[in-house]
Amino acid sequence: MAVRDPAMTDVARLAGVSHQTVSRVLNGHPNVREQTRLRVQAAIAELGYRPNRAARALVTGRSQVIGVVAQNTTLYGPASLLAALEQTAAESGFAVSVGSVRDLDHRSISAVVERHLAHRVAGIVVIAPVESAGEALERLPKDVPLVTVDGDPHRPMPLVTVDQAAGARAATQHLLDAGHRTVWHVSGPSDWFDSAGRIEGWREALTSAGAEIPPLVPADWSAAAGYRCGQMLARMPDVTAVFTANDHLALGVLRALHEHGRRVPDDISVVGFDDVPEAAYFIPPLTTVRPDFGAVARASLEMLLTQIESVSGGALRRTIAPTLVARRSVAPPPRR
Amino acid sequence: MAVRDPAMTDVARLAGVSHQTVSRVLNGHPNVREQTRLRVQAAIAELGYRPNRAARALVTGRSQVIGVVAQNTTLYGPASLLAALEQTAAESGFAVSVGSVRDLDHRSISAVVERHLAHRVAGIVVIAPVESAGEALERLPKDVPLVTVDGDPHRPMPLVTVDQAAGARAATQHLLDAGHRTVWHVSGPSDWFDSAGRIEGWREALTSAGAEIPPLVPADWSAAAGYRCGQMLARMPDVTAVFTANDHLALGVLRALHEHGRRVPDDISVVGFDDVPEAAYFIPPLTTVRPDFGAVARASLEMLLTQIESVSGGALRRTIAPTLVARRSVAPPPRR
DNA sequence: TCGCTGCCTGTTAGCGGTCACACTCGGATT
DNA sequence: AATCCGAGTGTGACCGCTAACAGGCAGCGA
Repeated sequence: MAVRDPAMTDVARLAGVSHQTVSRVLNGHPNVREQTRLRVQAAIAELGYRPNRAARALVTGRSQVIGVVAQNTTLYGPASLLAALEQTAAESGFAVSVGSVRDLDHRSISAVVERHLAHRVAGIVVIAPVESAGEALERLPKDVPLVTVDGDPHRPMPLVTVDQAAGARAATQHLLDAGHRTVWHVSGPSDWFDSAGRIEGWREALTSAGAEIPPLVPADWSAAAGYRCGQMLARMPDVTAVFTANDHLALGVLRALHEHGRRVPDDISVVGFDDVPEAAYFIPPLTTVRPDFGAVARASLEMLLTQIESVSGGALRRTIAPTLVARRSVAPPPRR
Repeated sequence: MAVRDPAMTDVARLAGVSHQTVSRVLNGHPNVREQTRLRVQAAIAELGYRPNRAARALVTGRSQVIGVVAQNTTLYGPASLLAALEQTAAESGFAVSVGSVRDLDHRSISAVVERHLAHRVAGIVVIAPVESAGEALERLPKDVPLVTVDGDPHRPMPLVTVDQAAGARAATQHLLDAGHRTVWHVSGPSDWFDSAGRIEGWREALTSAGAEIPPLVPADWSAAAGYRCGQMLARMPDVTAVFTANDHLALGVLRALHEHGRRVPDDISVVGFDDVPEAAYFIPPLTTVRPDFGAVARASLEMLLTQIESVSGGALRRTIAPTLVARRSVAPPPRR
């Protein structure tokens, strides 16, 4: 308890070298004699020496930590992204510090960013899927490496994003291909870029197929909202295909349809988005669109690291294409 | 870019005081004249000064960071816990650094713990729900504040845990109260303490009710496993009540029963565990047991902070009682 | 008048690393 | 033989902060 952990000088003394040589060994500096290196390593092992990252951070001005700003890390998407980010960062020797935020407004975001900056993080990843985050981000200090994920496509910031429109197009097209006249869309909250992108893709697919564009059914991300919308859709006999902005919405829709005696996929086909692990066990198994969170995490980190290493340069934008996962919730429309 | 951020001495110079006085103001030291305090605060604001946590960590030997060791932060339970932990920590001025680990074996755990120790974290929270983590934990350095969550109840370590047995008892009793002769149990993986606790509670409830104890149906946490077990249960005409170790398993069971034409709750009642947000929108809405992740997080942090502040003392164990959430998946058994 | 006590403030010495530089020394070059 | 070179190592000065101690200066009792 009372004994402080060993420092570099302790290792140096034991190995009979200077602290600087220990530092060189630790950092893989080339000009160290093999024999010396071994002596130092032995001393390190013997003392159980562990370099103090705080000291290192102090002198270099940057710690080997990446700060993340996220909103609701309980949702499947953000949670997966966070996990992937942590995994990827660890592989490059970085730790990840999360800062959750209740609302993505200017005050909350900059408070968390401030906290990260106080720790002298090497870079910051902001998962900023809504409108209100945008303005906050522009006022942030410009001299810290920063990448936004799922942020505003129209803002000139380094951005990694899932190609929402492409996913939505694929989902819609899949339904059209099955023979449906048109496809209804239950969308996510209007201030999310994800929602906007999916709406856009859905419209595009319908337009280019020359299909009629039904009115949008707005919702949030919850199963509850899906249920409410589903109750409405169930009453409309001409609805044969529904694309929901995520799987939870689809779950709510499925139950509403079930309660109204409308069979899926015989009477109505449903496609979701996200491919949550349980989607394959919905009733019926849900056809959905799977974003590649691992790829998003890798791209984000890559962009961040290039910013960290060189002052400028690197791509400003990376888009990750999602894939359609076909299951049993889609079938041709019923014959009249 | 080239200008380094302002340090304490810069603030001191601008305010016409010594850096030590700035430090006193920052740390709320009492003996500072009001007028001086204001001058310093003005200087801080003017320069946009931000204290360097790394420097502070270096001199105090501890950073205001709490390290978390977790396994699969994509699952609903761990994700919720992590989010709650982060929230609670932030309120006490601590940042949270996550270290995910693929397997909870000795090597993986101590690697992550080492990483945290290198950062001189103030304390560590280990979410260690499986057997294999136990031995790893005992070999860890004893001088760092550490709390385990959902860990081994039989090991003498500071532990916060959900009262799995109580939850399982409540679920089972609820089914018995509805009139069922006995209750079947689809359990989680056998090396998880959560599983063990739930099995125990289930057995207790049956025993004290004098009910027959059916064979255990072992599974993992996935909907897929639930589906497989459900297919089996669906073929057994005398099964009228099933308690699954989590909601995802229940989802799989529900689908299997549905496919076999067995109605829930008319033919078979089902109860889950976790109360995932979508549980209310399963077909039918799922009766389940809700653990209070917020309470777990608060208890963990409280225990950790007492360890951090005083060398010894504080409770070694805190148990959080879950609550039963009744929905529509439970009904009396069908008449013969 | 002289201490003695609190308040308020400044001075100095680290914390444990990295960086820039200086030094030694054997071998190759001139 | 004198010079240069580069590989290997050591020295000292910081990085930005806190802790410990050392004053200065008012008020107060002796």
